[in-house]
Amino acid sequence: MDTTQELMEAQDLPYNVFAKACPSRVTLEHVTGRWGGLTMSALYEGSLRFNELRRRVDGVSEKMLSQTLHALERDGLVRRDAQPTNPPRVDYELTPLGRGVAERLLSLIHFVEGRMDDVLEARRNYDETRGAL
Amino acid sequence: MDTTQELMEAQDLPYNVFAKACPSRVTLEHVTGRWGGLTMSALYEGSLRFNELRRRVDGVSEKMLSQTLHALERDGLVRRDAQPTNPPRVDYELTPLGRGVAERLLSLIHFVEGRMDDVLEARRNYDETRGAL
DNA sequence: CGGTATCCTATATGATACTG
DNA sequence: CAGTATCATATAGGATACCG
Repeated sequence: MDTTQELMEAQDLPYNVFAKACPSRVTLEHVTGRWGGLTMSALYEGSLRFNELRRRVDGVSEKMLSQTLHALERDGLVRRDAQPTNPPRVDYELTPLGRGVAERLLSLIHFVEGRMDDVLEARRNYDETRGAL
Repeated sequence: MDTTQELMEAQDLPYNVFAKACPSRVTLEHVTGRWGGLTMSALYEGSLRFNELRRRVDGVSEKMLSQTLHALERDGLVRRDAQPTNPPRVDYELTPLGRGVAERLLSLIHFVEGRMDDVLEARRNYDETRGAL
């Protein structure tokens, strides 16, 4: 984990996700979108074929997985390796850049998974308090 | 940043975001949604009032900010502090749990902002290659 | 100021069928 | 297997008006 200092410091970079028109916002949406984050996380452990990925990311449709992979590939986060065999074999793997993103996504995901009991308790508390009003 | 070992290890927790029905997926969507991540990141530096937040998160509508804050409050990630003054003053701040999430979100955001030049180059390369076909 | 309610539209997503 | 194409729908999101 980065230090608080690193997290707080303005970076003086040309990109600022808080600005509506900043291209970083689009990429952030690709990696944090409904399927983007899960897809990249699934690929963290190694390359996977299209249908392996589909089974791993429970609930994703062919269409959405295809769309998600295209966006990630275009952003240079995922590499597509198609073998011209029959039947075809296509492997997807993270690029070095993609691994950097995936590490941070996994850190977030594991943190959330590990705190779900607290989250669910907060929800019960919230609903209860509201329902009583 | 966590170690690779921590990132890869199965956690043997009851929550697994890869499972379609896991409640962790909903919370992950709250914190990685279009406005959830930016909202929590904005609050990392300190509490903000509703309209301060709205200006900080460029492009968010009143409706979506309100909706986002309710979801985050319900999950126990944000605390709402309303003073019964006139005019009203409402401050939003991260809970300790929310800070844990925000730190990891900021790590991801800063990483993406810092690599946007690589991403944009990858896109140009991708579009060029495809356009030539 | 800090919202909520309503209406309307855009986009995301899903289901199904089809192809190399 | 690894997708694409098409159609239908759900949901996200925005604009506006209004309220305590």
